[in-house]
Amino acid sequence: MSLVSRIRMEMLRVLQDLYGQDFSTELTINTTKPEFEGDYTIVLFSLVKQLKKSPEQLGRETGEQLLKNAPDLFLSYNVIKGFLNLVVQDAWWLEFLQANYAQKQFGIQPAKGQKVMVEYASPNTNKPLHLGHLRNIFFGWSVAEIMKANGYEVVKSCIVNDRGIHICKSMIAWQLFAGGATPESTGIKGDHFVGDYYVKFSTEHNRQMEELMATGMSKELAEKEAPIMKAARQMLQEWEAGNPEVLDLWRKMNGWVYAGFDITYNRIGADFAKMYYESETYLPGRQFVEEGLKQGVFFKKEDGSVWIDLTEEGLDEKLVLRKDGTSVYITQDLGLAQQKYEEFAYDQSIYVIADEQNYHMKVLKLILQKLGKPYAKGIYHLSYGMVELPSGRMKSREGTVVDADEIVDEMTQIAAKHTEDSGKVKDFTGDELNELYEIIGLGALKFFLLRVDPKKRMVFNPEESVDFHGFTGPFVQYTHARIRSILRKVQGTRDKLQEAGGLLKLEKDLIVSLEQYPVILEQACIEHNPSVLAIYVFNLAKSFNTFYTEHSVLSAESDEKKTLRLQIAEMTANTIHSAMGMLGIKVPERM
RNA sequence: GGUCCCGUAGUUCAAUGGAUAGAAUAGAAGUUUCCUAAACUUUAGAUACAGGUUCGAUUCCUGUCGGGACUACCA
Repeated sequence: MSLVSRIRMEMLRVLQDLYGQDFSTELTINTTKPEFEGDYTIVLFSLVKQLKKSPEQLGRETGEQLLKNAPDLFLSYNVIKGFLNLVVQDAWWLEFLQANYAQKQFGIQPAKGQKVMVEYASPNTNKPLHLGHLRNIFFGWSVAEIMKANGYEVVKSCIVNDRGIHICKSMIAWQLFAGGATPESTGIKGDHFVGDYYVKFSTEHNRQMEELMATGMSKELAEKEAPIMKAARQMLQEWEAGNPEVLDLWRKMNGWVYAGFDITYNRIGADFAKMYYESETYLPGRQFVEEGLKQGVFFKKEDGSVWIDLTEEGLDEKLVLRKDGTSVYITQDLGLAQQKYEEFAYDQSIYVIADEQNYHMKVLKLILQKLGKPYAKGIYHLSYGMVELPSGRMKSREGTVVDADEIVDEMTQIAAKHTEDSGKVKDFTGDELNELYEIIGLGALKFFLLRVDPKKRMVFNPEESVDFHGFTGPFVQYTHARIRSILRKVQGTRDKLQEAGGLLKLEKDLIVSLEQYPVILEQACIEHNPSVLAIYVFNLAKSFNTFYTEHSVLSAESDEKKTLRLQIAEMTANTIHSAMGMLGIKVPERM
């Protein structure tokens, strides 16, 4: 049990003992602000009204009783205004440290018996991944790991948007302009290769539109009438009709893209237990239309299109089937939700999708509820804010999209430069150096994207790029490397601590932080929020650095102090390793 | 027009309705015979505006101003 839970329990017991009342819902317990004496603080204001006592009196009475009930835990208390500050016994902290400093699994929860599906990444196959995908991928992956650590069984999945007019655009452009070139023949990574033809399509399309508009045609019409656009639409029809040549080309080009994606996924550490392809899932959703019509959840308009009326829920009418009988995006998603459930019988199905689709996902869940699907309640849209540039949204048309592979390369190069400048790992082999650069560069990027509240939009400034100082991944990695360096120098054991004397402030600060890790990990899970962990691990590293400058570990004042500090150091390193692991960030032994 | 989200130091981000609004970075000034200076210490700097709710509001409510997303028979 965590210390806060213990304090809560003790306080509830005291309130029951003294006043015979139950306050389980309205007890606020915080860590004590550094300017006051104490480790944890109980906020008394909310109790004052019901108990009809002054905050001071209430504080004194409960404080006394807490000391009486749990003398092993509490050393002293003080009351300031409505705040009851509690000081925990040094002996309690030491016991905690003894029990956990070498525990690699500290904070990891046993299995809950609940299955969660986490869908993330979900790219299109017409262009390479960009910075927005990276936020999605790092975020989704991290949430999945955090849930695992909290005892959920997690299945990571991905829906690949591998069909549609946008795919046909790159196909047409390749036919027209490539002259048979391939990723192999050009040495270009497959996803970038295909993306280049998607761009070529746009360029040619624009050129043709301008020609047509010069003859007096309206923009809207020119857009549709441009020959290359007609060709793309024609190709989509042939694809749907199953034209073997078109399908061959489609498979070939998608294959190039997947090969490219795999390289990137592998490099950044993304993994999926289950891939879904829209080309395989876009049809089954239509069964829902029949079902919905029969149940009276959907209705048919005169032109044959099918709709659902969500005006009672404050939304609009939403189309679920076109008049020509083809399905739309939402219809496909209905089918996929069903398919996932049949396959994995999930308790929760989490969709990591940007907040521009809040409306869409609300509609999806509502429709499934109205259709009476048992799995509807488990559907959860894990919405996150888009990554923007200082100038606003990334726009492929203006060439301001930050490419994923490029930014990872850039980070790695900066890491290499810093490492060379520091001159600390001159004995590393070439392979070891490259691995280290990847660890640091990716660490910086992942930490940068994960340290902010995922729900909020974030700004990425490519000019300033990602810093390697301060509130960053490398800062935390560096702290870990320094600790490991100390631990390497110690032979023999750092086990039983007999008598450590009083804890110094900086020693205690660290133990207090370490004790909170399981609570933080649980909070990150409940909130689906990795930034909680990033902030925590940064503060932990900062505390250690302050401690490190002030007190020596290896040349401590006494053997007892040395043992104590080695234990603190080891547990700090373990916790950094674990927390950074949840963020998908490796921590080096040396840097 | 309708629905929803967001306005905090120069900049990028924190703050379950709680104590004197925290960090990082950029700025200023320092720290290296001693476990890795990618570090540490000191310093200056912010809640868009106006009301309301209450012991207490960055947080909740209303309005104003400013930014953004969605509201496609695109996916």
